[in-house]
Amino acid sequence: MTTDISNLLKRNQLSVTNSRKRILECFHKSDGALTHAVIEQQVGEEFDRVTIYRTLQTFVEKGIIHTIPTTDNSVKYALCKEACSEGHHHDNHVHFICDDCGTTYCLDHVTIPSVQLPNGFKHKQTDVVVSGVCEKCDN
Amino acid sequence: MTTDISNLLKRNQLSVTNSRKRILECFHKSDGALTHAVIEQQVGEEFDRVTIYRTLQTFVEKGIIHTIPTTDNSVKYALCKEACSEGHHHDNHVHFICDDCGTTYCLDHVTIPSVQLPNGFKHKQTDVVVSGVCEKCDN
DNA sequence: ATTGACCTGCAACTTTGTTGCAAAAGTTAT
DNA sequence: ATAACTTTTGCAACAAAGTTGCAGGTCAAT
Repeated sequence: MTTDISNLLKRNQLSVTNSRKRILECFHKSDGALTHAVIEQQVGEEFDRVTIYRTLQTFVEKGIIHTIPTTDNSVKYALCKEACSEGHHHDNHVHFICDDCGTTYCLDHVTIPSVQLPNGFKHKQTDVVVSGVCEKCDN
Repeated sequence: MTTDISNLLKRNQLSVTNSRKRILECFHKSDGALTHAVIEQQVGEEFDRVTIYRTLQTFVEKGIIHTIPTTDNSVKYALCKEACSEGHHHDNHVHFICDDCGTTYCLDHVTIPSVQLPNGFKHKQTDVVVSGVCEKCDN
């Protein structure tokens, strides 16, 4: 478990530090995506606000986590799959945000549909964010 | 033209004020979506920062404009189509952001594809944001 | 024109994110 | 294990983004 996390860091040429291990743990424990604020709340006493910002930035650059576009424009982060390499994200999955509990899921097995663009527009990436009610809140 | 704008405001039970008219003009003049910062830049000397924030909020509530999710999580706003009523947005169109010039387009004629959600997940809304190169920047 | 409701600007504040630098930790080679 | 080197952290200070309360001004309806 702890070695998994250490290996992930080493694989990305990052030194293994307490804050990085701790923040990665948060992601592994959580079902879904996390905001800076939530992480700060969970590890807040241990580490400085600035450290969390910088750690998240580093993780995004290295392809360990990715950001998720949201309609309310808060910044959410989630773990990338193995395939993501430095500087090249290809998290081609649909994101789902529950209107009830606010959890953001990465739906890895739902494929991104292709959209037909007007003439002259060249496609590079498609982000799909679905909102609704998740399995846990559905009664 | 000016009467169009006034009517739009009246139809939404909003009093017709200079700042509201001016901000709506900005949207009509522009091809695409606008950020708070861009609007402030265009009308900045005339109106207070706070007024712009509150005007945009009001417009979103009334269904005159809508927010657009972006991968860099900056807040962008664009005009809604006639169909949007108070508190109920249904801007079911694809958004396109040009990586080159940064312009955000509402592609009204591109239909939102339907996605197959896992069991237990209930769909309410789908947001699709495509990035790439737009017709103007494509050489 | 007067009244009442609504809108605006100002000031102060909170929240969010960034930068520079010195101290502390991690890493590598001996 | 230790020394030397590199990287990361915490602090402080700052910058940017967004919010709130209130007094004064504007708008709409009579």
